[in-house]
Amino acid sequence: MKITVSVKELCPARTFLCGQCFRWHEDEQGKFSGIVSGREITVTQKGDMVEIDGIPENGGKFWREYFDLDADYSEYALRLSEDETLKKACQASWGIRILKQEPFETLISFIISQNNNIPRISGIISRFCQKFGAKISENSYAFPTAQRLSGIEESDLAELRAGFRARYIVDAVSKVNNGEINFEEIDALSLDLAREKLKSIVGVGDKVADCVLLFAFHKLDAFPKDVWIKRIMNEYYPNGLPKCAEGIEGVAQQYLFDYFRNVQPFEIKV
DNA sequence: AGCCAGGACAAGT
DNA sequence: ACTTGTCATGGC
Repeated sequence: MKITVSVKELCPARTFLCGQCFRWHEDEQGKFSGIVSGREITVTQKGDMVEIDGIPENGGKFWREYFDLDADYSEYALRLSEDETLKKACQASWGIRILKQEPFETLISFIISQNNNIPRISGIISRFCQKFGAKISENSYAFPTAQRLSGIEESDLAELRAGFRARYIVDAVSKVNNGEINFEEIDALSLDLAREKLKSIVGVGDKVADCVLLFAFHKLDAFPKDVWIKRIMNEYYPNGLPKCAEGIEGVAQQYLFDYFRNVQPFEIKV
């Protein structure tokens, strides 16, 4: 089954290449394919429309939620446009959507992301899935479940070349498996309590926790502060985000991140 | 060769 | 509460 939306609503490049996910890849024809919940999905731009394919029959609801298709981003943009810099970012970076990804995958992925660059993050995750994930098809593996990983040790992760992050992965897996980390419970917590809970995992600090809260639990008031956002904040918002961003700091963050990193990187004085 | 990459953490002020 | 060195790996 297919879902078709306008490219203004869902820009594949902006959505998949803005650093919120690491398992979507673009081929030579500009077709994106990703593996989500053990299923291969393709997203293809055709003119000014975008076609999402690979969705199971009657599975529309889950996928509309994954792609956040029922949210009105023009409403977000309108609110944020009260601020001049955010207005520029929104106008330039239309078509971004915040995906609602699986918590465990997001947690492990952003643990791997720390002090790392996007190509290498993708490589480590790819090797991780290949080694531990269920095989879906030729060269295609699901992200492994925590249960599947139970009992792994640091030495099992050596070939991933994840470096010092290997022991963080081991700790995250064990805390998920023994119930110290319970995703349903975290989902129900307030932003601050959920963040503290996630930070009980070794190697998870504010930034990684906020990424998980934004990209997996869709808590739009989470505001991950990476090196780029810190530069932007110092330059434009030394006293914090403007009031119009209240409650949707995470959306503002994505627009700013994409705008300053991919559209207008030179407006930042490093 | 040295610096940086969507950081975390401990140790030192 | 803020600053600094360290952590493992790879690309430039």
